Amino acid sequence: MDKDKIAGILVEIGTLLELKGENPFKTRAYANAARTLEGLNEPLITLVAEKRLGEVKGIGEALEQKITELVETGRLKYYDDLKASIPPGLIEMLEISGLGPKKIQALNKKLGVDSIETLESACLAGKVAELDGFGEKTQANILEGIGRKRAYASKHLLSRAWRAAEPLLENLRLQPDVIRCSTAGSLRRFKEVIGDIDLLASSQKPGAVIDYFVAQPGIVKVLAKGETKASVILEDGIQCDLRVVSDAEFPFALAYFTGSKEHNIVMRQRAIQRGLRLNEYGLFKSKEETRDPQLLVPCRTEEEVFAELGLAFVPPELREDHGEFAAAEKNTLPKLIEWSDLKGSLHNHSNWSDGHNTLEEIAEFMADLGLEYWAITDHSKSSVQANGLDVKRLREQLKEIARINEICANEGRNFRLLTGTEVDVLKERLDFEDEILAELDVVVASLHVPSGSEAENTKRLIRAAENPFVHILGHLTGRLLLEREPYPVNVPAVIDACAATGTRIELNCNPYRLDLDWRHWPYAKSKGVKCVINPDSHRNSHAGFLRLGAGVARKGWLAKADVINASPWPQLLKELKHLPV
DNA sequence: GCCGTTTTCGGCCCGACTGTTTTCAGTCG
Repeated sequence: MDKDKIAGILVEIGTLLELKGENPFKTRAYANAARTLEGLNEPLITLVAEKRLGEVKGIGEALEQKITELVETGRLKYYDDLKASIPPGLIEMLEISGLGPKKIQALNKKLGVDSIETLESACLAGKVAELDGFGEKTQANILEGIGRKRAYASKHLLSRAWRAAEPLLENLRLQPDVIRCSTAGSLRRFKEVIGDIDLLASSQKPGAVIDYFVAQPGIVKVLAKGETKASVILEDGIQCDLRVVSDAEFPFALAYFTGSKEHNIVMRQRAIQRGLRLNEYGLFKSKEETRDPQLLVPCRTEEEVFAELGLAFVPPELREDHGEFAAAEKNTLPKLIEWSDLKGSLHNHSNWSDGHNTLEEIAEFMADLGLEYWAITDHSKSSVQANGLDVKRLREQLKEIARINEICANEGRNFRLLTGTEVDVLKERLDFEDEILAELDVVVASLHVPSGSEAENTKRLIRAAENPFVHILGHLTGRLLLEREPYPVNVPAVIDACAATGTRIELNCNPYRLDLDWRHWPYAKSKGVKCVINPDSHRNSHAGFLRLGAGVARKGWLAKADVINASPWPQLLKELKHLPV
């Protein structure tokens, strides 16, 4: 069994134990171990074979034994028994806001509730309100929570969350009592999928800011509203939380609410090691809980908070406890790419295949954006559903692009369309012969019809990478966030192959893809594999995805030098032709 | 379940809000 599946089982064990009311530190140990597995730098199978798993921090005797059993037999008796002891419907009930392990247990024990459906019936019959510790309000909230869960997915695309958050943030800036404000949480960290929107503001009149916030347009329900905190549901079902603190507290609160949880735990531990105490209100010269301003280590910015803990500033995107502490201690964090560094895109479609805009419209729009190049990589002929081009149509398109480029040149614009294709990686070969690929500026090879087997998909992608005319592997895992799982592929093996051949890997920044996943980029970078941030544009407005892509590239620790479409045209041309840059 | 320069037990990050209670447990982030 591979490590991702094992990590998934460990997470599930943690959840099941939580439902059983186990010690929270024990349940967290399973979640921690799962994360540790995902971040391992050497194959799990090697660690197991050499009996070195126990040397990994966070994996002790019990977890080593359980993981070993999973690796060697593909099963775990402990897990099977645990799973059998808990009705599967209870796990789903955890997703209803307001319900945690304790309440679910009580509902299960006293009312025999074992699914969302039986829970709903019990609420409608008024039985839940009669239980100790429950009441009318709780019962009504549970019913509402069930309704919300049915109406909306609990997770949202990063792009949607930004779209919802930006107007709220803009309006907060206009409120006269607001001194500073920012996004926080997974949104600020650029997680590909987020649960809710976190906003933070500083003010001397928090109550006024909270009142202003809950009256914003687009809010359909106020879930909670206190002196310093409010939670609301926005029109498209996203929950949004605002916290208001004093301006002196703002940098501490911003660090705290940006997280991640794992990052914060390490931050607090570093504070404790220094005899300090860190919370959202400050860094205090105290070992006890306090908010005494006399004991505060004053910091005006997040930079200063990190400095007090012996760290260089860690950009929000890197705050996942994925190695940022070691690098920030040694001051070796990379200078991350900015979206304004991007000079163009190397994977896009036009109305010659399944895109919306004509070549002229694309050239005009992208040139006006100030970009230097935009590759037209329409689908190849096997993608019939996308009106893929055969060789004859592709050659016609090359002529048309040459004509448009001539016009651009005559107008003195520093812009050109690049010729190209998104060639299908078929079972035994690519969808075009090398002869035509050799004529194109940019060749993106993408797997659109994967097989079910990891070995087969991996082999096909490695063969594509080994083709000397393929510049880029497109959307490597084929995932569609919240819709479709990635197809099985051995990503490290494909990265190794690209390192050997000099093939670049795409960071497809369509909001549904963000593929290759940010978690793989540090490894790719360590192997010298270059990234291309491509919107896979199907209409001109998709150029805006580049901003999202740069954020995710930052999350993958990438610098400007790691991304080839941050190069100006003359340098990119050399790069594509494998000339010395 | 993990861990150890307070080392084999007793910690493990911390606070706001809600609802039900009348001082606090549960949930959430």
